[in-house]
Order: sequence, then structure tokens, then C-alpha cells
Amino acid sequence: MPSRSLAMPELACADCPIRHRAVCARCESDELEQLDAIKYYRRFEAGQTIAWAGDQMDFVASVVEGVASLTQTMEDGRRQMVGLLLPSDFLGRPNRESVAYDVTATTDVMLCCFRRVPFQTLISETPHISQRLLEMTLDELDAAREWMLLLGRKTAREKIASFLSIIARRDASLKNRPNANELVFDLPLTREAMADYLGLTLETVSRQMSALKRDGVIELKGKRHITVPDVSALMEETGDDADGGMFG
Amino acid sequence: MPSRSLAMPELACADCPIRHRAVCARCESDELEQLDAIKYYRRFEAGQTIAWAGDQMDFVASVVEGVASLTQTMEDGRRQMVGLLLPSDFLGRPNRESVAYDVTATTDVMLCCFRRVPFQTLISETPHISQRLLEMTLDELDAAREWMLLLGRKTAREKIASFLSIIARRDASLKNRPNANELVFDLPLTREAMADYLGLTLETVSRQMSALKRDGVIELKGKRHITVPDVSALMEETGDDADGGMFG
DNA sequence: GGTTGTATTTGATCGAAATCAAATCAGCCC
DNA sequence: GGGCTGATTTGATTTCGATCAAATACAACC
Repeated sequence: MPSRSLAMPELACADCPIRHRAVCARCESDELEQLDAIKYYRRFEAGQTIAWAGDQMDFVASVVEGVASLTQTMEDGRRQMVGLLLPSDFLGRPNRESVAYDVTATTDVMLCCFRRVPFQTLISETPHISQRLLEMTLDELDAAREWMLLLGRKTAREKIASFLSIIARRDASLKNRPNANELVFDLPLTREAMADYLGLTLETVSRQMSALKRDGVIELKGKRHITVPDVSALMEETGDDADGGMFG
Repeated sequence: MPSRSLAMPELACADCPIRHRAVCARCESDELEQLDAIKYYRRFEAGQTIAWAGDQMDFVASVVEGVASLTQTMEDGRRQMVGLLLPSDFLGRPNRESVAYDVTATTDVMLCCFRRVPFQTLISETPHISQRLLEMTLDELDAAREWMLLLGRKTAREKIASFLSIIARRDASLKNRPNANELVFDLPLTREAMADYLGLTLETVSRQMSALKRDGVIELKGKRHITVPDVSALMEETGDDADGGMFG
């Protein structure tokens, strides 16, 4: 169900993929023009911090390209990722002045930013947008809750398998799959970032990746390029209900 | 920041505590009358299931009294709580037909229910309410993310201490504390439910409760009645930043 | 090609929490 | 009071993932 939004009608919009999720598909063109008036693009390099927890953030944004993440850090350095933003995901909290978590560019990232104050004005005057934001926030909440099950109850192997299936589900290259049963994609995260996502150490991530490879569940070309020869075999490993899902 | 809503202005409304969070404080009285027209009360006993994951739910609701929880269960029985609803919390997802998680009455619960379809109509016609729901959902998302840090990175002892401080923060009896440094409240959950909340086993919960008692961080009267003689000592144990917080 | 620095893998060991098992406590009903 | 039931505590042992440590792969740069 976090994939719900993928099923929503998309606006054909060549210059700004943002609108696909950030903006209600029912918006009138003049509303879209107002959005255009307050938007600008911004690029961040891999590893760069986009905002620190507690900072003022004078924009909200949508991810155009690349991956950004939200993380929380404890004083002693323990770190947990609490949000992973892929292209078309929304960043920022309308009506909140400050950011609650560190926002980092996990890969090179291109953001489409909307200036915060005028964006909020637009929301308050455009119920469509506010309703769309509610939908998106509910989707995020669903994703967070699925993530909680993973963190609280899954084994290391199940965590890795779940992560791979989550990334695969969102990966663009999905669109042209030659073989319906096979799956090929690139990992946008280092082993360390995966560990932060999964509540593991990077050593455990590496070991479990090796184990899945040894058992033929995945194949690796380089460190980041993954082939899943049999999707259902991967799904078996996630611990989730085998039903539904993106892959038939 | 999950406590943000507590700081919001509350409507004086003797018969229905719901409004305090569920409905925008800026609503006009005729909008409140419309809400009254579609609401009804419903009681559930401890242990009773309010809805199963996947069920249609023909109402949304606000918790008036007692505690309800959202849980996810894996086929082999592993269980993770993903939502804990205390009085004034909102239950249900506007514009979603079905429930995503099992909803259970953790104690005896009184709900103030709003019939779903008319409630949705009201939302779409009343931007205030839709914006209030967005605020509430953002609060829930913040809470979920704090919870993710707990599940992914905290030790068993830190989890217990964090849980106690979360419950204490929300407990009604807080309102009349004789001694600002001391804290007295009742646990609304069994050890098993705590385990489901924290991603632990009930034995570990029990052991860590005993350890905190042994170390003088908490005192126990019966199994459920907790006294925290020194709030800052408890906060030390949570692993969280010592700053801010409800207790000064 | 060699060097440097980072990312990743692999190995050995340790420890926190899970698991398995039993005892104790607290209501509750008669 | 006494027995019954479910909740909780406590104990013994195991196990999975963390930690500590070292080797290997890889890309960028000279």
C-alpha cells in the first residue's frame, strides 16, 4: 500500500516530475502556474547535508533525481534512518517551520523546491493540494509502519530481502523488464546506509548479502548491481505475506 | 513533538472529548453540529478486536477512554504494535475504505465514532478539518519515526525507559502532580503488549522492569502502578537527548 | 602501472536478548 | 479460605547479530 500513489493518474509534465506526486492531479492549470512561480531547482552532491535537525527550512521539495534520506542520531553516534526519499517523493512538512531530522543526500540529488511560505498560502487556498498532501502523508505513515515491523521483528536475512524488494518495487528500470520473473536493478545505498535503514551493522548487511548470493536468491555484478533470478524466491525470504505485491 | 497537539487550543465541549484533537479548533459551531449529527458512541472490552486488517471500516473515531492498539502479525505469529491510541487520539484513515492493521482494544475502550462516508463529505467541504487531519497525521508520522529509532537502535533497557516516559507524558494523572520531580502513573498495557510495542519478548520486558526497580529508577506498586522518584534519572536511561521534554 | 583511500568482505569472538522451562503472584469465584 | 486461571517473575541455556580485527576489492588520481 505504500505504492498506492504510483497507481494515481500522473500529469504529463515534461519539465517537472515533481507534480506527479506532490500536486493533486485534479489541479487546474492556473494552480499549476502558481506552483511554477514559486519553484526552483537545487542540486546536492552525495554525502552533502541538505538540512540539520532543528534547522529552519525555507522550502519544501520533491525529489527529481537521486536519493535523499532522513536520519536520527543518538549522542553516542548510533544512527537510524527514518525516511528514504526516492524520485517523486516529497520532502518537508507544510506548516512546520523546522526540520525534525537530518536530511542528507545519499546519492547526488536534484530537488524541485517550492518556497515554503507561498506554498503554504497556496495550500490553504487550494483544498485539492491539501487533500493530496494528506494522502501522501498517510502513505508515508503506512510505509513507516511496515518499516516498524521490519525493525522490531524481522531477522537480518528477512530485513535484507525486504529491503531489496522495496527498492526493486520503486526502481525505474522496472518499467522495461524483459523477463517477468527476473528483476534487475541498482542499489542506490552503501552497505552502511543500508545498515542505518535496517537497524543492523554494515558487517551484518554484508554477510547477509553474501548469504543470499550463496543461496542463489540474488546475483551481484559489482557491489551495487543486483539481479533477482526468481522474484517469488526473494519474496519468500521477506517474511511477508506472499500475496498481492507488485510482482506477479 | 508528538505532544505538539496537546499545546493546541481546545474546544470546551463537555460531552465529546473527541473534538479536542479530531476537529479543528477554528471550526464554526454549525460545522460542529454537522459532526454531532453523524457521531455515535461505541464501547469495546479489553482484548476485543475492533477491526481486522483488510476489513471495511464504516467509521472513523476518536478514543474517549481507554487504550486501543494497531498491530501487524506475521504468519508465524511474530507481532509488532505499530500504533498506540490513547484518549483523544484519532482512529481511522479518511478516504481509505479498509483498515491496514488489526485494531484491538488493549483495555476497555470508549470510542466516539463518525460515520465514514458523511465524515469524508464533511472533510471535503471543510478545509479546516482536512488541514487539522493533516496536522494530526504529521504528528503520528513524527511519533512513528521516533518509534523507529527505538526499535532499530535502542537497547532493551533504553526501550523500557523510553516507553515509560512516553506513557507518563500522556497520562492524565500528570495534571495534578504534587511534586514536580516525581511522577506517578498506571501502565495501561500488559507485559506482553509492552513487548509487542518495543520489539522485545515479554520475559525481557519483565527482566528490565525488575532491573530498573532494583536500580531505583522506578518503584512498583502491584504490577501496573509506577512511581518515578526522579524524572531526570529516567530520562537519562532513555538514550534520548536530555533537553526539552515535558518535564522540567 | 602504482598508490592511496574508501567501501566491502570475511574471520574470530563476545554479549544481549531470545528461548525454553519452572516457579510465584494476584485476582476471582465458589 | 482454597482452588483456579492468567499474568508475571526468575532461572538456565542458546543463538543471532554486534564487535573487534584483518584482508580484499575498487575507483580516482598521479
